[in-house]
Amino acid sequence: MKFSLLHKDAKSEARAGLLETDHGAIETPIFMPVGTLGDVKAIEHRELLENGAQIILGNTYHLYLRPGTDTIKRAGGLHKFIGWNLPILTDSGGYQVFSLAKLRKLTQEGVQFQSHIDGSKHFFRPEDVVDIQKKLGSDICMVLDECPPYPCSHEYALRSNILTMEWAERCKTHFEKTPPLYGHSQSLFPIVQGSVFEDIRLQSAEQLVKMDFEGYAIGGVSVGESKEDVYRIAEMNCAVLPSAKPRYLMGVGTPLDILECISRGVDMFDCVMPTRNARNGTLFTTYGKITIRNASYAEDFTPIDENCGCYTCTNFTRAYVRHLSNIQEIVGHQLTTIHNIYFYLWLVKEARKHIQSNTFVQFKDAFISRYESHEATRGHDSGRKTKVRRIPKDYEVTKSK
RNA sequence: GGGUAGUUGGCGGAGUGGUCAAUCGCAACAGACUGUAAAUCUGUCGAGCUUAGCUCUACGGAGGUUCAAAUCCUUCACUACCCA
Repeated sequence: MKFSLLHKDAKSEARAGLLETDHGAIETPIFMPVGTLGDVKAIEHRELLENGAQIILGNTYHLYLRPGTDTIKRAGGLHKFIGWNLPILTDSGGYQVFSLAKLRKLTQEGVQFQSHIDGSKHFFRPEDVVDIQKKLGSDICMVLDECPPYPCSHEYALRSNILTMEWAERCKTHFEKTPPLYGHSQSLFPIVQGSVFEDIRLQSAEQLVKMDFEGYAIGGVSVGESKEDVYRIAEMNCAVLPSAKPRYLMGVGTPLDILECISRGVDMFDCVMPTRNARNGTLFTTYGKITIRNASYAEDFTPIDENCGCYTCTNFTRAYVRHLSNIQEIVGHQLTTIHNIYFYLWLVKEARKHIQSNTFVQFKDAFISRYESHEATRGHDSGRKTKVRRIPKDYEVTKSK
């Protein structure tokens, strides 16, 4: 893998780069559609290509369970198995440590998952996660990490980060002594953690930089903290990550989040939002998000976004898309997903263009202003609500008497 | 013509004397969704108001019994099936 920093924006930390892998180059900043199980839901590979996708995600935990690592290995790797010839990044299952918290047990050695499918138990050591990703043949592999919940105590975040650092080291050691299986090279990214705590975040990033990876991910965000926290974390972490290496902010986000974080120096994003929301009837437009199922679109014979060049907007009306969405027609999911994916990829492409011409900040401000004014008009909450959860017992500070 | 069963909120369909403005499903309406246990989930869903409460109108129509009726009685209308 080779990363070239092509241009740094004059008025922000935004960067335009080129990430070259054996499966092709990726123009950064980039949005990576999430294809957890080996497909981006409700959209075909050819449609992804038509809409400008350059890399997709897969998930180690999910693919390990189904169809199984060995099946994919016998198929000749994940690219061959799913028929996707462009780059693939696989997440490690670290997020599932968070999202399947009720079904897992953490130890220093690794994490035990109880399958959400059949309840069977599986143990992942950091080394196992590397082995699985070698068998998958991912262009970019992720280390196993613990994504701590929000909120969590400083003490918990600190302990958690120590574990994540240790696991990153183990992953790297194992990764380096395991040759790739399919003739193409693979890279490994570690994940910065530390919850919302600046000291831990910085320590985490610095420690990983010392280990020297080909790229770095910022994790543990978009788990319920405020968007201000997300931006702050992106900013403080990017400041200490090497500028010559790609930076990947995991799980982010809304169109605004992506622009804000690009301006803080992030190169890569992934999020289920465009695909999941499409299936659930929320569509992104240059003037805010719309809920296509709403009655107000029943006889709206205009495109979802008149500024959009996607297949859906070029050929169909809001009224028709609403109808398809309302009757839960498969092609409805397909059309909404095409639109949202196109929109996200269009957004990062525009961002890149403006970075290269040093007009990114103007572009961002104009985009946000238009996007937010509409949302305000519609009474939508454009901002992210802070979900305050009860801290689970094991995440609380243990008071020593 | 005779018999039997039925008629409940937009629809389907519970409910057989008070805890019923009425379970539930669908439809409808609105909201949520951020490294996907999600084509999912949540809320509203008779009307009005000074909206954690109150008032009014409601279970085919009319009348009756009762302190109290969607629930019991009479009658009318309609629907389905069976017999002639």
